[in-house]
Amino acid sequence: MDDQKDVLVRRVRSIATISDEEAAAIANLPTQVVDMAADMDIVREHDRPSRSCVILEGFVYSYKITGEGKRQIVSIFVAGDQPDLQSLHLKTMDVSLGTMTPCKLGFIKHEVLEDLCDSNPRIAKALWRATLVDAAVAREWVVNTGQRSGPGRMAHLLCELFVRLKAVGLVEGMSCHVPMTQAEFGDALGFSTVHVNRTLQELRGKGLVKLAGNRLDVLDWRKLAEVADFDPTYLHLTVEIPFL
Amino acid sequence: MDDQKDVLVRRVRSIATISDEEAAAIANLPTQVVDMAADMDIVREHDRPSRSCVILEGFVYSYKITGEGKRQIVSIFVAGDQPDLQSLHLKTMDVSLGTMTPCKLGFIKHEVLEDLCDSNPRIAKALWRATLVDAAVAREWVVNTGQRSGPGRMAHLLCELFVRLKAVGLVEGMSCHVPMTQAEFGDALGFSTVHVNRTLQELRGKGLVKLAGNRLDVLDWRKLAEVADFDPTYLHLTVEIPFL
DNA sequence: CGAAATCTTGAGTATAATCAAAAACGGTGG
DNA sequence: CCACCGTTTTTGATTATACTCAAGATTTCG
Repeated sequence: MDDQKDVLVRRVRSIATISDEEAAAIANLPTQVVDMAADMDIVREHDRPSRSCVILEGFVYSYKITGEGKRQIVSIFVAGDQPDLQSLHLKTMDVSLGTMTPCKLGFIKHEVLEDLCDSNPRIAKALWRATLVDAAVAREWVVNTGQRSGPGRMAHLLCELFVRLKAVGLVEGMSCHVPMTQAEFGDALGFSTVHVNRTLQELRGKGLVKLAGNRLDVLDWRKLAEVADFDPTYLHLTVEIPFL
Repeated sequence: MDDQKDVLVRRVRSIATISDEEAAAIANLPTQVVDMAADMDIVREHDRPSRSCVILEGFVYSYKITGEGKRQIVSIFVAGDQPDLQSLHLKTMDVSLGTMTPCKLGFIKHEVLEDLCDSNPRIAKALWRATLVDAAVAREWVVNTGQRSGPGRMAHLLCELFVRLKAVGLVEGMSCHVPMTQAEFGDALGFSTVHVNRTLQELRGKGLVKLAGNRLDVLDWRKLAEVADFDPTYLHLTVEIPFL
């Protein structure tokens, strides 16, 4: 059980400074651990959930379907993230949440989280901070989608994923597991699948990354970050990332 | 003084339920009221402000400049909004904040806000909630920029502004003051100025809106909302909007 | 009234979408 | 281990959307 929650504590610690006791309080919350298959909805837009989840293993994304049936992936969540923590205070979901891969999720009741926040203002702040970081990421996605060129957009998303995975210990060397199809990249970036493919070829051709078989290898971080116009400030990390 | 803060209380009440005492506590916070000219920066990316502001009058936007010198407007803020409330817990600004019009701003020290939150968990929740609504808006902007067609994107932004202004009492009839140039609309939507112009002509041509001289008239809300694919859930309003 | 800003128009170009089909890959069962 | 199926990736050709550049009209404000 503690092993599983490690990743939550690691994530909270990557964006906030908390004591060992506070970490323990978080790790010891009563949690229902659930395994889910890939491509399942965890919650849907307009639902009113009474609990939030922590990702213990796997990849999750939030998305919306527009009136014309197009899907926009709004955020990508990795181990340690709490993709619907917002529902603690915004009772109605404004996005849907789906699993990208098979996942192990820990569900925590809102009442439990509320009690924890009331009794420990420092933890409340850390959780608030976590939702603020999610907001900052969403803002950066607006910039990405609105202003950056094709290759820049793609590169920026790769940089972000790479740094966030590094922050929770999911990068080995300069390589990590990224289980996204090109169609999913497209829905995250506002690209067609075809355009994702061609953009990736461009990044590959320049020797910046290798992306195949769900594995991302960063071959030239410096140049990739330059193409991406990547400034990690918006991730508000409190841990050092060596290559940054 | 109380008159000026009314708008903050009205805004908090538009997205959260608070008692009269709590409203009074918010309205009575020590605040430094400052008048600013249009087109000035309030804070800049990478700054570490020690206070947050409330907009008492005027329009404010947050923005980032990319490496290629393009500006993306990330959010638009109106009277009652607290555009940099996030800086209470995310010490380094990840966006810049500028005035779109001459503004009257109320600055509140972070220590004051922190004390208020510590002593009154319900107010803390209301403020947390306010930042969560900002996040929800940013997510919707990702959807807008990523998936919607030109006219849809434009229409969606107009719908959002109209509803948010209505929620704080700044709509008379079906008309409101929207002091944005077409260039600013472009930077908010990821459009060129020329494209904003042509898209607006299309919406005008269909008899949906009139937008001239900083005044927005909604001529056919139903059709506008349909073109926009507008679902106000993401604004998480706790007040009724008549035409919705 | 005049200067500056903003809006509008036109023409040409670039980026990215769409459509369609072929190649490669991954997992499964025989 | 290999043949097969569905998924994913890749390619090509065409089309559409939106950008750029440039100039003219209009509005705003001092």
